[in-house]
Amino acid sequence: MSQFLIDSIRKYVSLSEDDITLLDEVLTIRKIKKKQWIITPGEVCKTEFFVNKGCFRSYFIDDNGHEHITKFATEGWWITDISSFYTGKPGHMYVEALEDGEVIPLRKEVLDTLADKIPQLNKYFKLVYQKGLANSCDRLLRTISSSATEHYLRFIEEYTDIEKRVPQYMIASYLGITPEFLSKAKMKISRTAS
Amino acid sequence: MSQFLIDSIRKYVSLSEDDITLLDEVLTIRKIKKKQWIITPGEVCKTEFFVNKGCFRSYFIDDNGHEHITKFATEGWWITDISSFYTGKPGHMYVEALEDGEVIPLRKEVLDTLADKIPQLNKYFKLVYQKGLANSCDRLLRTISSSATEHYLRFIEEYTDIEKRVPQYMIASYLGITPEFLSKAKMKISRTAS
DNA sequence: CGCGACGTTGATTTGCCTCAACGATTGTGG
DNA sequence: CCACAATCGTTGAGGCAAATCAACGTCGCG
Repeated sequence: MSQFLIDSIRKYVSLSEDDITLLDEVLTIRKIKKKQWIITPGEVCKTEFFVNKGCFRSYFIDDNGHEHITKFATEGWWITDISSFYTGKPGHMYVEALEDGEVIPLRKEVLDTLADKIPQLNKYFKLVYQKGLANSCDRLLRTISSSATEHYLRFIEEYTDIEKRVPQYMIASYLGITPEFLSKAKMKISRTAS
Repeated sequence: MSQFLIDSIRKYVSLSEDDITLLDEVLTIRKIKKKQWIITPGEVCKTEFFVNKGCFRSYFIDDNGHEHITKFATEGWWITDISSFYTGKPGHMYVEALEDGEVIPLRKEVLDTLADKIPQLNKYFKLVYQKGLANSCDRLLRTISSSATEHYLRFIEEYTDIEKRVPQYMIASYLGITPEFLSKAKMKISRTAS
């Protein structure tokens, strides 16, 4: 059933056959249509979602009504409103499917009881969060220290797949710049490159 | 010995007396002088540091020679170059003491062998990283969506203690603005407040 | 075919930076 | 205990990166 997720866990920690049976009992795949939300603001977010197929984005809307994309997630990534998930307070984020896709939801309570039986899961999620934190720090570092153009060049280098899957104005939003400015920046880049 | 750290762990997970003995055998307190570095760039960072006393900052120097502070850590926080720690590649960060203080270093290999004996430690660090990630996402969100002035107001609201312990130009650096601009922003705030 | 979603281009504005000079405070050696 | 140098914050003039606003081109799709 959830073979892709199991393989993904096994890249980090070892699982026995019994562990896998336990996991398979609990995990289910949910199909999601393009433009459908799996997380919306205002409620406490109690679920982690594993992306089994498709491409998702998390974003929020600020006081001026502007959208800001904070993350893209494709096959093999976990996505949630981590801030709400951690604090237990109502969240501010939307998570939306950019294509028809599939997720494997994992509720907090389920994860907790599961982790009592399979301690390796704690190690796995420790590593998942560690990786997420490392990524987030790197991104903050780039946002603060480099110009929009440099930031964009780094992005397409690192996330070639995503750059091809999502419209340009969403990349602009992720980078924290306007679509108009990104367009102009790309023009300059292609001019200086030739 | 490392009572403060043990208490800090116990806030999240339960530990037996044996666990504590095991921990106490391994943990040592290291005194650090003001302005001393505990992490410097160029080397692979293999240690997490628990702040037992004092105040630390992590920062890096960009291609133009400008310093950027990425984090402050006071009593009870963990600090490291998480990116280097996770990837195993040489790091870019400095971590420096802002006052005379004490840290408890925890090397990666030590943590790994320790976690085999005390599985609860994986759960503890899972939560530490989860919290770190939630903070990092919140910060990114603010950096992207609000003006420097708003960002500053949020900062002093949330980190009252730090605001009093570190010079203003370091707060400016943390916020990603120049000391001059922060000074002007504060002037405007105090004018409009009265 | 016509409409909506997306990208481009140009004119204007603005938030923040840079550079430079000037107080205020602290601490340290003579 | 004073003098002098650091260290830190403030203030002002001028500049630039990126935002805003507005108009237009183009493609894919119902």
